[in-house]
Amino acid sequence: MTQTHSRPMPPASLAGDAIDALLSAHGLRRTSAARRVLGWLLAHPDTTYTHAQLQVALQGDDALADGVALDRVTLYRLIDRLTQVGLLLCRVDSQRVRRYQAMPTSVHAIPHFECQSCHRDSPLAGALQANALDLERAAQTALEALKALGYQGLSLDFAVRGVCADCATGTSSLALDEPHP
Amino acid sequence: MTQTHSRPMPPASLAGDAIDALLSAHGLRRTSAARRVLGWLLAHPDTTYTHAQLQVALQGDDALADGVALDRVTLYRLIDRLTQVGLLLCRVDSQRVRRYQAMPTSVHAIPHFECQSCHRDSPLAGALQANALDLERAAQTALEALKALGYQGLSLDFAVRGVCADCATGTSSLALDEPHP
DNA sequence: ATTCTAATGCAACTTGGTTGCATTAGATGC
DNA sequence: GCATCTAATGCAACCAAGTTGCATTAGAAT
Repeated sequence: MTQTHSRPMPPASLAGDAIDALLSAHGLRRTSAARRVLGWLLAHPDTTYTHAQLQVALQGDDALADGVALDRVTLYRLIDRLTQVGLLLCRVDSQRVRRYQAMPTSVHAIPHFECQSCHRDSPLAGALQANALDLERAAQTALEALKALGYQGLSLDFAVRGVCADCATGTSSLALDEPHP
Repeated sequence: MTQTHSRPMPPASLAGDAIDALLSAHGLRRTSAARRVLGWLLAHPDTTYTHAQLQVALQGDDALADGVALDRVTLYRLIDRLTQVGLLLCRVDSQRVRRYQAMPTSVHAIPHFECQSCHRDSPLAGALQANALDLERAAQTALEALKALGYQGLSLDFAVRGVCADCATGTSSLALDEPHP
């Protein structure tokens, strides 16, 4: 099976061989678990997964697996390895759980806002988005400098924190009854 | 006691009255716990505290307290309230624990690098620092826009993630023996 | 084919944070 | 100033995310 699917299945991205190559190029063994995880994340480059999410995602992904879920701890350790080696990107979300994704090839900061009251994490929209391009341009130089110093797999993150308008109107001197979940 | 101390004690920052004012202006009761916490954080504006750190810090701060530590859960809830109301700034560090500080009056992004291998979190130095100023300038506009929309207590965070030079040299195809803590 | 060690799986554990509930102490109205 | 009303506190039990130790399995190197 290669592309016969119709549902949410991005263009399989990389053949098994390519994945194997990546793994051993980074000094990791090509175990079925590693292939499954890296394969999945490379095939879904625009989604970030928590441990739990990744585990259920892989469980359903019977293409490679025999349907068996991989052990929780194994997944933790595998992801750790992949991240340490620069194949995955990890960020801690405002709910303080780690979110992983395949290390993006193009560095691309998606500026976002984290509300300290309702804990929602929303991308900065419209005009701000445009502004973000300036930001990114400015950052590009910094990144080049870091790369020159030997840093690897760099990725930008630009966050604004505070209290969102919704929460703010409900809070100042008024009671904070509905911290919309 | 006001300034007779000589040790690490920043210029007491705000009188008790001011703290009380802040509290009730934000719809919170002026309890001794709230005074202690907010007072401490306002007096140490450049330090971020974890829950645990704050708890021990307050324990030693007998100026206001009768020497008794406040309850763990109470502290959690108090800090939550202060944060929701915009008096505190919270960020989740790369070790995924929450760090709190008094909401800074001037918005000031300190760009930092988080290594995915050794989990060190270091400020971007030298030339990069300069570059960061550009970033901040660019961001300023975005912030104004947000403020206009009713957002409150805004703060910037600019992070670069990846694998630091130290870790990178030890990793690629070589074993990753010393993930220096 | 043998060997050597990275990777796996399971169980027990730790940490940072949360929930429920009874009690205390600020605020508010009289 | 006293009653009242509810925000805030404290305690105990709980929970989820992540970790450690250890015996076992399966890639890689010879």
